[in-house]
Amino acid sequence: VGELAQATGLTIRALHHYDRVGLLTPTRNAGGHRCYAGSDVRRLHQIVALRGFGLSLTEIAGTLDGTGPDLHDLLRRQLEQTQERIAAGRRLQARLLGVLGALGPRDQPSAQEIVELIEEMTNMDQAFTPQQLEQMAQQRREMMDRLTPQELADLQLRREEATSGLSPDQLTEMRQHRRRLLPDSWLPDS
Amino acid sequence: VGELAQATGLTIRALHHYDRVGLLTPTRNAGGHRCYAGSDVRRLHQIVALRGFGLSLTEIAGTLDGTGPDLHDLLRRQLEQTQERIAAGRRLQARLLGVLGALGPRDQPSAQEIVELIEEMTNMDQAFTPQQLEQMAQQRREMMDRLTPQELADLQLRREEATSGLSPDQLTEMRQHRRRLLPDSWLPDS
DNA sequence: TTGCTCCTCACGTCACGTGAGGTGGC
DNA sequence: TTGCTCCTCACGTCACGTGAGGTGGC
Repeated sequence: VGELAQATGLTIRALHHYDRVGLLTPTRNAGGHRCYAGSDVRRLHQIVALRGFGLSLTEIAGTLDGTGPDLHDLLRRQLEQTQERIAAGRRLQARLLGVLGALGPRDQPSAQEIVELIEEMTNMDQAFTPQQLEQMAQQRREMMDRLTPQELADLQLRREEATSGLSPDQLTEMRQHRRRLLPDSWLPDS
Repeated sequence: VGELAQATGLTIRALHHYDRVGLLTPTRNAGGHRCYAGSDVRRLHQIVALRGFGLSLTEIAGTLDGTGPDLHDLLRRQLEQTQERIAAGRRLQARLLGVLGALGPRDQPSAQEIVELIEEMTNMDQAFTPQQLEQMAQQRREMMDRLTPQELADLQLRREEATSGLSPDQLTEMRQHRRRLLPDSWLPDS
């Protein structure tokens, strides 16, 4: 019965799905329950293995039935797609570290301000221009000058809260990214 | 009209979709056509920017309308998910390089053989055991000994075909991976 | 009249998740 | 009778893609 097949880490619903799409059709007993024979279990293991390599259910069916395209080609395409996804993920990661890093030193920027920052980053999709950096630095200096000691302590507290959810690796990456994005004059300030 | 909005790189259908889900509802003219005012275009730019940061349409709507959760938190979660996806992609890439690398020296393995290899890799999800390595080496030696010079030339040709679709970087990574996976005795053979 | 863009349904995608409602053997 | 597992519909997910069939202004 399907409960034992669930030992493979799949849900019953997944097995129903494989049955419906014709990927794995076990026999039925008198009560209509699915009975997975040894050959079914072996096929299921192959399905799980191929699925773990990123193949779609259609590709898996074609491979196991010998009707699909060459598995070797399939795997090479998978490799290409995976590398593209990794690259895209890294670009997104860099942009996210960019905003989060730029957000760090400011006090509670409103969503509206963050959206504007993201818009600017998207529009020029480069680092900041010197003029913008100077403007940001100027605003920041003015803000810091106007803060009372109490407000400074609050800001430090909030900054710690903002980074407490991050792993050490994330923090390191964020700092490295900020270092690349911003000139040295910004770094030893805080 | 929507044609100008298509200058943002979106399809007309996407704008229809944003309209239907209430993310961006332009005014209509007498003929029922959508008319995007300046404010609509600005909002659309913000939508595109936030979408580029991995936010869902629901999250974008909540952010722009000020009703959603904190954008700062959203971006941190995005960062975590992105890093997880990158890590998962790298693991998949490593496994793909593993099979493709192991497949290299063999002549046209059938899909069935590749499936078995993938199954083994999945089952133990480690490198090969010494016994398996010895067995594979034995089979390989026997096979090479039985080949005629003509067959050897064919094999070399097929091997070149198999790798011709790969970039230099992919080849380098593949070789490095094979070096880590297999003992030295396998390397200078070919 | 001929093109062109625009419109509205409405189904399809991918691999299932999630109830809703019912059945057979302990 | 009470639980338990099993079953079959059938809709929902996410961001649109893709025809099908019709309309208004040049």
